[in-house]
Amino acid sequence: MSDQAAGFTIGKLAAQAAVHVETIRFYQLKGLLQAPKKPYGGVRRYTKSDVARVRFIKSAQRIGFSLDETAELLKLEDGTHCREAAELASERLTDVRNRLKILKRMEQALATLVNACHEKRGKVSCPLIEALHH
Amino acid sequence: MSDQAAGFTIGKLAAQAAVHVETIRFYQLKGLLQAPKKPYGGVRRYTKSDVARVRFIKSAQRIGFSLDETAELLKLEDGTHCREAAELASERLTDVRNRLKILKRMEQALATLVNACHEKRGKVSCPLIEALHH
DNA sequence: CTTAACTCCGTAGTCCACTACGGAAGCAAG
DNA sequence: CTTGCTTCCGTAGTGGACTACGGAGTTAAG
Repeated sequence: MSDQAAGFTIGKLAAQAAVHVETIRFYQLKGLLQAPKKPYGGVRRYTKSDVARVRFIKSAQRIGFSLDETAELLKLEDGTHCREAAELASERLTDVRNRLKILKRMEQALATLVNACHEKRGKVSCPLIEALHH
Repeated sequence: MSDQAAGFTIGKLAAQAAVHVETIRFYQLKGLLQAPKKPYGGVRRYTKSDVARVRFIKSAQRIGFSLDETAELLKLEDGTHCREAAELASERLTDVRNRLKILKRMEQALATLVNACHEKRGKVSCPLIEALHH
């Protein structure tokens, strides 16, 4: 009661991580987040590391990992033994590198097109639209 | 019957565009594609420009546009709205670049971990979450 | 102490981009 | 003409990731 201000309620946690309360509960349901135990007739309290975890999930999700894949990533965070961690990590690494490749291609394509659109002088039709027509 | 070979049936259209028949119908339902009118007691016929349109949709999707966004893009299909099209594309580009940033940090963190595991043994934990605190 | 806001928990609904299903009608090859 | 693939059309289901809802208990502010 003294050295550790009560912590976040689920609502505060959600706000800190910029998600909705339901999302937190959904992650708990899916096993991506541990629900702290509830004091008898009280309310659960969360910590800053829960905030970090939820933010991480959101980041992973934004870059295209499914929640299941994100769960795999989180296993690494939850202190595994070296051998299994290395295995898991290099699987994830391969995965990440594949995604990087795809994303880089998308970036290239988009950048080229946006550029062409700005460069175009007196051209009749839009290079972006042209390109999508192949 | 003379100057224009009958055109594609829905199945041929789908094959030409490398999608399933149901996808064509789904696009029609969503208003991304017009269904040609059906002759009395006959079957719809599609043209090469329908093929082009479906391919356009697929291309747009591959570089990160949702169907809704693609619908927007299709409104600019005549190529005379280059500025708008370029704007839509640069929104996608920004998005893709943000994802790249996160993914690169993740790659770093994972590579570091894999490396660390080859050197020592025992418990390792991955600073993955930390890595994303950018 | 009251009251508004928040928590808890479970079930149900939503959105996206399809995918599956089923029965009737059409068409093409042998 | 028959057989069998296609088309047509609508409704329903899928999977992933939420989002909404409702009723009861809890907590914080005035």
